[in-house]
Amino acid sequence: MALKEAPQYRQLYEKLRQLIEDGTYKQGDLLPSENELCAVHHLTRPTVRNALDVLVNEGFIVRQQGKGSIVKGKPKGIGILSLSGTTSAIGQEHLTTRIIVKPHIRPWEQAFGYEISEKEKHVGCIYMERLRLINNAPVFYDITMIPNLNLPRFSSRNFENRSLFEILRKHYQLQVTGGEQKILAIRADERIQLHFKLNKNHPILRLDRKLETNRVGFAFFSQIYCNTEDYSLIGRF
Amino acid sequence: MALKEAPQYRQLYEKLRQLIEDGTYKQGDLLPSENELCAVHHLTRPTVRNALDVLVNEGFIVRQQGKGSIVKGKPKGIGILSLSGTTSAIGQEHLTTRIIVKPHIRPWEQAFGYEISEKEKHVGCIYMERLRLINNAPVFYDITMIPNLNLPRFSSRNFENRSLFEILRKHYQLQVTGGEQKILAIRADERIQLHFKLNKNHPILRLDRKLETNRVGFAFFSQIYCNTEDYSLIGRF
DNA sequence: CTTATTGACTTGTCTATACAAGTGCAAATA
DNA sequence: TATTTGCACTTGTATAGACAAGTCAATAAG
Repeated sequence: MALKEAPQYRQLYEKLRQLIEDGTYKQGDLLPSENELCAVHHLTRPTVRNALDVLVNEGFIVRQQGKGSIVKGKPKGIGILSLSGTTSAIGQEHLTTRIIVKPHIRPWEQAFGYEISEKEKHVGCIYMERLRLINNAPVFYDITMIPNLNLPRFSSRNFENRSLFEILRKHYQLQVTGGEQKILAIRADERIQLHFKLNKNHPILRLDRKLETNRVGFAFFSQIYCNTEDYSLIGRF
Repeated sequence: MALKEAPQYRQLYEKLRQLIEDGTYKQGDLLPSENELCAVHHLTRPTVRNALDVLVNEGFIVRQQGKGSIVKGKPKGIGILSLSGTTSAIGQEHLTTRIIVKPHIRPWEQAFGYEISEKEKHVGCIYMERLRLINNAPVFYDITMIPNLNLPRFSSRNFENRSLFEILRKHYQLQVTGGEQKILAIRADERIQLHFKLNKNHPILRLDRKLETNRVGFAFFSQIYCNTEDYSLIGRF
């Protein structure tokens, strides 16, 4: 399974995104104009625009006709709603992960309200539960269920410090391309109270997500409980 | 201020979206191929692809190389997270709106955590509160704050049955192009308890939104309280 | 009958080009 | 001096065409 080089617009997108996250381009700055980017990277404008389109969709920049591409400020909260996992969304430095239930294979019980195919049901799922802490305070509790399809040695990998998304990308060439989610406010049940050290009936935000990948028909599922008392979720639309 | 015709890719997008929402194209159906759409609408493929890109971004279709553009099923919950207002998100038939605080001009107090410019602060804001009911059950309570900039006769318009977004579009050529939102779970306070007829401390979902428009620098703000007991919010990313 | 191959059709990526339309500043004008 | 005009620069829209790569079914080969 050879690693194919990413398309050029994707490469440019990654570079620009990196420069924004670095702080090389700060809030309010203008990116180089499309024509400049063309010249520097030896691409044509449609290709450059394709890269910028992605940045717009993900909320990194806004474009203004006649002016340029303006870098938006980083949202202050947690960008978990947009894409990627929590690790890339809040910066790895403050985040620690505690495995509560180690990855293991079990039959499907449910997929948080999403439908799963017969084939998925047949092979079972890789199940894990993790607690995520920001500055040592528990903020997320997530349950992940991944169809056990062509993922050799998955259960034995180390998820402590590495992001699930990174492992999927590097070892299995799997990239999350999008997804769907339901969001509700619920009362903390006993298990959540315990993990979050909260009083009974504390309001908790729950996300039921289906995450789609670049492998056709391959999606996985997660349910995330969030304590939004100190950190609120942020998303763009 | 002449109304300019929408660009062609936008027109095609509207047509296709309409056909999907009509049910002409159902879940799992393939849209006509890009080349067919080119021929029928007398456009070139980049233009057609531009229209399809928007449909993909909004979650109406997925594209599969070698196969075609596949219509996705309508999410069952409430598509309030993506774009547009609640009216278009859940269908007007079941939704009724009750004005709690009629639109009036008042000074800014805050903008739900978002920053506002000096000019916006100077002109004041149009403020309103509305309760929204689905099948006669209160589900949303929203507070809207709009900068009082070039919106003649706005306060005297009728918001009972028409969507705010529709009024902004038709009378002021204002279109919401995107935005940012924070999401938290909170306890219902007294006012919300009253409107939603809930017990004390019932968990409630709150959205603090900044909505950006096609008029450069013009954004408005809303805070939405949701009872997610019977309806959960749905979003794509 | 089963398996491999071909080929038509699909979307994905990319080049090259053209003109429209908004922005902002400098130069010309009143 | 104050205002308008013009120009250079930006992004927005659109055309035309090329090749890569995935899908699927009909066809050929075993």
